[in-house]
Amino acid sequence: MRASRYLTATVKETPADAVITSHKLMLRAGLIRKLASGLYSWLPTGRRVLNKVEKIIREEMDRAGAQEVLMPTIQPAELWQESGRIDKMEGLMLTMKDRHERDFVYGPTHEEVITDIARNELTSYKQLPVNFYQIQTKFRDEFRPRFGVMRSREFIMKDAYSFHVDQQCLQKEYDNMYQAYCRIFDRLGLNYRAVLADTGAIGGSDSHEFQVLAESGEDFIAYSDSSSYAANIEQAEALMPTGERAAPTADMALVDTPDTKTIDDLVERFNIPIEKTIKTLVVEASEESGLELIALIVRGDHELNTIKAEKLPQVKTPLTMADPDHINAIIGASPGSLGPVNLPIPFIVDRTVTLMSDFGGGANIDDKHYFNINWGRDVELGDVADIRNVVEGDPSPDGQGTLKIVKGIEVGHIFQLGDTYAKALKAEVLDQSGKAKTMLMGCYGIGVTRVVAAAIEQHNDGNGIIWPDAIAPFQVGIVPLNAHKSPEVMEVAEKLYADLQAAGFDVLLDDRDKKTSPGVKFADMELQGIPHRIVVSDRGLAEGKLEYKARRSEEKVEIDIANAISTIQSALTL
RNA sequence: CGGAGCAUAGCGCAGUUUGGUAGCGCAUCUGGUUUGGGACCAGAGGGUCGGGGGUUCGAAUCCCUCUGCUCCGACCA
Repeated sequence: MRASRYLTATVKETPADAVITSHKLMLRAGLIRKLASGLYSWLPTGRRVLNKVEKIIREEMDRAGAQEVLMPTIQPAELWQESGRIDKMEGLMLTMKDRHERDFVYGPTHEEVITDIARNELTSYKQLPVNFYQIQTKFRDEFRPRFGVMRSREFIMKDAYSFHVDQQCLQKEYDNMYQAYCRIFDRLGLNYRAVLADTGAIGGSDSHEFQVLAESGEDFIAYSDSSSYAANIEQAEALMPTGERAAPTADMALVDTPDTKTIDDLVERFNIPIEKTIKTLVVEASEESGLELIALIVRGDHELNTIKAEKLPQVKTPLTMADPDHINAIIGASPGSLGPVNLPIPFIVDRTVTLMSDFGGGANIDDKHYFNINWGRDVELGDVADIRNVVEGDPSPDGQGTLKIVKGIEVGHIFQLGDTYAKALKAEVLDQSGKAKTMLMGCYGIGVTRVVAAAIEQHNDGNGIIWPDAIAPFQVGIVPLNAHKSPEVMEVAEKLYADLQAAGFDVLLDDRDKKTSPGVKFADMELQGIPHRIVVSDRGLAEGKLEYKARRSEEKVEIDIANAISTIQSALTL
């Protein structure tokens, strides 16, 4: 590509609404432009990167035996009623009517459609297993789109769905996809971890997320310092603490605590160690529990894990914090003064809390707390459950080592769906004995557009993006200096351009006119992250030399003109 | 959806408090000088001041209303 005929949409100033590095750089390097909240156009440079990411994904999916299909982005709402998922995904889905007033949705995912295909096309166990995938635009009406294409409303996803007669077969394909995903993310040059995950709205049992490690990530990953255990914090189990509860050392005391609404206040004003305090959170109870409200108790320095809490039968899904007025009406005290002693509603305590002694908590009387509360003596322990987020230093759930916590960007997610969708949509095949059998499904997603942002988060410096070779919009950039004065410079640059292309490389030749100073050309090459750069100059040609520089290195290397192609060949890691 | 804020040229902003004929930097175009790190000089083009309504002799500025966007909290690739 010649820069003179290419949209180099680079900008010096960062648009005001970008907050994370990848978003800023994608705008500055001219990859994307915003059309509306959560909607982005991909300019030529961005599209090139996207194409490379898609190519790698296609190659690895094909290699793993999956078959590419393409389903419509618009789906009849009927299908979603049939699967029963319309309520679960409501709000996240963009809905519309056609001229006949029929309801449609813009697909946020495609389990329903693929299952419809499967139930029509698959009739025999002999056709299984199969795995269908597509790379396609999805729309999810996110509550809060942010960080550019990292969390956009419209995005490109590779979604795959596999079908099986039995669990063993599903497990085998799940493992196969796990390996394929590792190959994909390895080739994309990402530093990632596969972690145990919650299945969320997609449903199913086993699930792994592929998380790119980055400070700007929105997920927290807990991993063991001495084993391969790694899980999303939503999922990581906080083990029952070992050891005995210490005996009480003091009588329970009712203390006046005016203006003390938070744990921090309590710790600061009364000089109590935070590990000797508890937080009592009141949430709405599930219908089947027959209760209105239920309290959840965690240690003062711990955080409630909403995913774990939602799984308790007594808790309403989705988890809803109780309204303060409602709390007051039933308990007679406000949030900030709640605790287990004399609590008129049932409560569930976190595992860690069971071992606490002589701790402080609300008295269920406004502006009063009890200090030196002890289980058994002052109040009976309620139900016990794991309802908190793990923290750094917790023992690893696999029994080996302790947990550390890092942030991650979820770029892939694989699920074993089981028969959830196949059952709802009656997707059956005949088994060996001629009996109808509901198929088992797996599903496997990769956020293609998000991968681009995640790659930039991991590969950048003060001058811009540093693309891994495999997904760079151009692998090599040629910068001719003072070409308008020296016909020889342009001649050599043109020949190099032709030769490199003939050798199979993506090359950007910066042949922009003399108004484009060397500084501008260098800055644009670096901002756009072109991984390999060759400078053609009078100065070098006088010695029969070119200059080579890798984007990720400081070092400039003089090379013989004849060695240019071999230099690039040996520098590229694909 | 709750809370906060913003909306003025392609981009980044000033001007709004105290109403008086819309400005700066970057970018763009023309001519010239320059050329190994985002050049310089001279000139030029480009704005329904987010939309609608109101107050006023006069509104970017004051009032009402609508829309869009961003940031902070409950969802996911």
